[in-house]
Amino acid sequence: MEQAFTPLPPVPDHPRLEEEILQWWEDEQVFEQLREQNRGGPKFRFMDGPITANAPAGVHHGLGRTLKDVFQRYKALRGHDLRYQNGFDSQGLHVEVQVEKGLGLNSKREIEEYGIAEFARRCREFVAHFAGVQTEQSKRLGMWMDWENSYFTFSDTNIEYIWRFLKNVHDRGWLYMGHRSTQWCPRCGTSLSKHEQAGDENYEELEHPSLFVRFPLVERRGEALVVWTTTPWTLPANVAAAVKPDAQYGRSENGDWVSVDVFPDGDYVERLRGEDLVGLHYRSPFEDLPAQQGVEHRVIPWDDVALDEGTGIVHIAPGCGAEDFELSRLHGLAVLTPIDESGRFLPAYGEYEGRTTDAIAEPVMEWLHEHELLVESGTIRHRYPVCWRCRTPLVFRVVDDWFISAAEIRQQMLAGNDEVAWQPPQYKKRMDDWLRNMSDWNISRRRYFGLPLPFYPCDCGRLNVIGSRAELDERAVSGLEQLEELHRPWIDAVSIRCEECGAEVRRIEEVGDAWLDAGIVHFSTLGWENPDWVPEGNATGSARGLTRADLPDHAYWEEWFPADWVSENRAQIRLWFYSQCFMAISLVGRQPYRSVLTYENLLDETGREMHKSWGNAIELNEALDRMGADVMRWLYCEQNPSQELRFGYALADDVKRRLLTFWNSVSFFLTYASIAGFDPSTPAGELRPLDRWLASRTSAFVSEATESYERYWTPGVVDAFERFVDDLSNWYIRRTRRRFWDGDETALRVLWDALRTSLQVIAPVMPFLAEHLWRNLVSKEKSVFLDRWPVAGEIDEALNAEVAAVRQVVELGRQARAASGLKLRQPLRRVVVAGAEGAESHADEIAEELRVKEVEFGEVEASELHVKPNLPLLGPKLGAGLRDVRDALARGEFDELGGGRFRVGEHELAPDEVLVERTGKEGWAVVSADGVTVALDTALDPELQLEALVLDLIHQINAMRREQGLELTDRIRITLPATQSELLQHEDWIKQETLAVEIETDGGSAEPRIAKA
RNA sequence: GGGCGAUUAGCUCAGUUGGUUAGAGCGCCGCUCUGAUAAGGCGGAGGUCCGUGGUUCGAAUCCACGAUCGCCCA
Repeated sequence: MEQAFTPLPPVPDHPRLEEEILQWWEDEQVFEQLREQNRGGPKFRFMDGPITANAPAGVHHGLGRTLKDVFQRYKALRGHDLRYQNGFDSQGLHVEVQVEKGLGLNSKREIEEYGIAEFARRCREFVAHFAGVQTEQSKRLGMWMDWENSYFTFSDTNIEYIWRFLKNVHDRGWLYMGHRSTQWCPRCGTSLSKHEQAGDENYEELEHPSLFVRFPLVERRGEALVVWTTTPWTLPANVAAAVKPDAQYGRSENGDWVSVDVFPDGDYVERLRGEDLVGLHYRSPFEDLPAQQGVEHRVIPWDDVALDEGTGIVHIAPGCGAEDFELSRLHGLAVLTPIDESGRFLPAYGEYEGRTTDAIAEPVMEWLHEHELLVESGTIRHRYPVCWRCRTPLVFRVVDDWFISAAEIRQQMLAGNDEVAWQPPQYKKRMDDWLRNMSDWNISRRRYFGLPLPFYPCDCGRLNVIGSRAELDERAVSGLEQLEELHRPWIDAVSIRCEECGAEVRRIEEVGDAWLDAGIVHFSTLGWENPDWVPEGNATGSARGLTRADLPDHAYWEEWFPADWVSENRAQIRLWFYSQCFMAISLVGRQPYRSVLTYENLLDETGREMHKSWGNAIELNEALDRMGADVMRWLYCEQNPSQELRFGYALADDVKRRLLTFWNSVSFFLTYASIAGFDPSTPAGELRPLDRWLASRTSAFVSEATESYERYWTPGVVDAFERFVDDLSNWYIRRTRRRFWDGDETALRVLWDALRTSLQVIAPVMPFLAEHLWRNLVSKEKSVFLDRWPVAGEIDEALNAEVAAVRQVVELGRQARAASGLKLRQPLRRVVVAGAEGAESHADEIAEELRVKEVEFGEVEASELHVKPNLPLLGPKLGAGLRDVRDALARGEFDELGGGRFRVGEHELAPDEVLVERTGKEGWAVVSADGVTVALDTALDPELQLEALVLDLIHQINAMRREQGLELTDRIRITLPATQSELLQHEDWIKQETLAVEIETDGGSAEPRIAKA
């Protein structure tokens, strides 16, 4: 025997036992042992989507990290070989913005004054710090990863692989510089791509001015178009006014033109169609500004002019709006770009120069007012886009940006997605939608600490794209000597020779979209096309000293690509899922993953978003301390991932209560195994039906849980476990209690097997509690995670059905007792059961559960007979005739033919075609459901009444034992009042149930007394 | 405007291929067991399964239309 069993405390202290298990895992190198054990096993290829190392992980990260860990642990238990590489997203805007905040810097100018080199160093330190914090948090949550070998997206290796990708797309002609109207953050000084900016959370309800402005017409003196705008700062860049060609416009007596559809009640002296206004010229309010010189202002047609707001005439400033910019291409309009990177007006805008877009709203209005061009002004609240990182309201700017064309790859990406198994399945369509609608990928950002785009445009027209560090070294003219790593400012100092004309050229200043960094990791971490394995080959550049991750060779990539599984939040569809597919399909024409688990966001327990300012946010560390990792994991796993997940302490208490049932089951076992000196290595004796049932029920649980794990469906695992625990605790253990009191080795053995198996199956979800109980139950030395996944044994369906029938009979019997007011402590003479044939071999159990002397199976003779059609059988057989049969049966219009057969009209119904229930028997309590009838004989006689008194006494004495704090094994003496002497007819029974060695009567007291023997 | 999803008890949610009286947990009320006891069990109240039509012998489930909410896109 490996160990002695010792009882458990009444409730688990989750955080404490988790700390102990973490320590034990570390001391025993359990994770390392597991990896060693599975080395060479079938591979499970998981690719970790990098977590942004810019803050401590939150409880929402806990969800994703838990799901990743659950399935990695499951696959490892099944003997799979895994890589366990964690990833950190470590450069780009989301890092820069936090560092900028921390340094108290407020603009790009201030960053440049601070020094880009020093800024880059601070960014790297910042990432190193939070990568450390997140690592510790993840460990505490129970996540098993190869923490020493995490990948960092800011490594030179990662950057080089992206360079290679960029060169590849350039060679295919997909790379171009575009002039685009793009959403621009004036604070960050950079444009934002659509996939960064998409999402409701990136809009805020803001108040802006609302102006109605006159554009006086040139060809029609004294008349003017009236336009509406909420962005007065765009008026100095106005070049056109758009009307809807087929809409009606009307002129008021004062000469103002507006849409008749928008203002149907207007008093119009003249009406024209929009197309009749097209081509007219007007005087733009700010046409005297230097920037406006030579610009022709005219009316253009536009079908999309809105007629539900504004005036039906739209002011067009192609440099300040996406649609405006498109129209400028269509109609050859001038494009005026009034603001610089930080949103300040350029010199050609006269008095507005140097001022922000907000700051000129007031002067613009004043100017319009003075010149009688302002018809009306007010304010409007509307949803307006804000920067996803710093919440600054965005503006539109026309800028040069770098793009990768999506045209050629779209179909391939759609075809690739077609092969992927999405869980939940509907997200596959979401991905399809995104791919069908995606525009070209805007990859450039005007920032500092990010992927340096390796683009060296030459005046000769040639765009030089560098594809690797080696190529850079080869073509560099100068600056190599100070190139510490592939980041600004060092990379900016390197100039190369143009491959076309030989001129010295410099890199553009832009850095890359962070999703390039994350999308490339299927290549950069697995050594794609790398000839030789490079030890610590991913610990390069900024990542040096933070990881020891190797750069494997190409053979390794062949083995580990593509991923079998990836899992991230639903929002990643337009982000990481997108970028990794784009890059993998570009480079190798293959989908980078075979299956996906995606999940919704996390809310507080009342269904509100968590916000620090609302006071309902929960810190990950606080949750770990207060509820414990297993309880958190349970909360994450029990809920449907396609719905927003609720998280909070009240929900956690509920989980704790449910886990306690399982804890109590183990605790119960340990108590009696300890008393009995049970040795699990002794083979089980002859199994009773209930023992066989538990084995069969356990097998069913293994099979259900395995099926759910295989389809990445944690709610199914949790549900299967909770149903199993209910059966285990509330049927097997309760029904078998007496055998444990007697130290029955077979019962102990059977229960031990079931507990052991269920611990393994649930271990991926709650690793700490499972390990803790496993160490108490199975082995102090060998972890539950080092054991093999249990094979589901035979499932005895017939036996399971029998026990289900028994439980139904018992349930109905209890209802009958409740209905007749006969408590369970009152024994009864007889119960008659009809319609539950499967339960017949379990008559003893039914008798015990219902405390009746005799269980009889057969017809219940009752005054009322209810016959119902068995629909699944009769439906197809009778078709439309079913309705009549059903109604007739309900009215009692049928003849009983004997042998369970009935005649209804011309139909003769076989026994299996009907469900028969009986009620209302005199002197009996009868309850029916689902064709099963249980009739309880409610007649009492002196013998039964005496037995009830004995049971009351036993109950009373056992309560006294507890009150007096006696041990389970203590023997007692009982002194009964003389009035209860008749109970001594059952002296042996009482002794047995109360562990009494002696019972005496004495007239001196009114109540029984006990004393330790 | 297009797409995806949701709508079931006071709350949070299950509900397999259509089938008998639509379930669970929590909460509430009552009862009960007690050698798992800081637990456990049973019963009750509480449902126009979002609405309207349709298919069907039979619809929470399938179809159509509509409503509301969420998400994605335009």
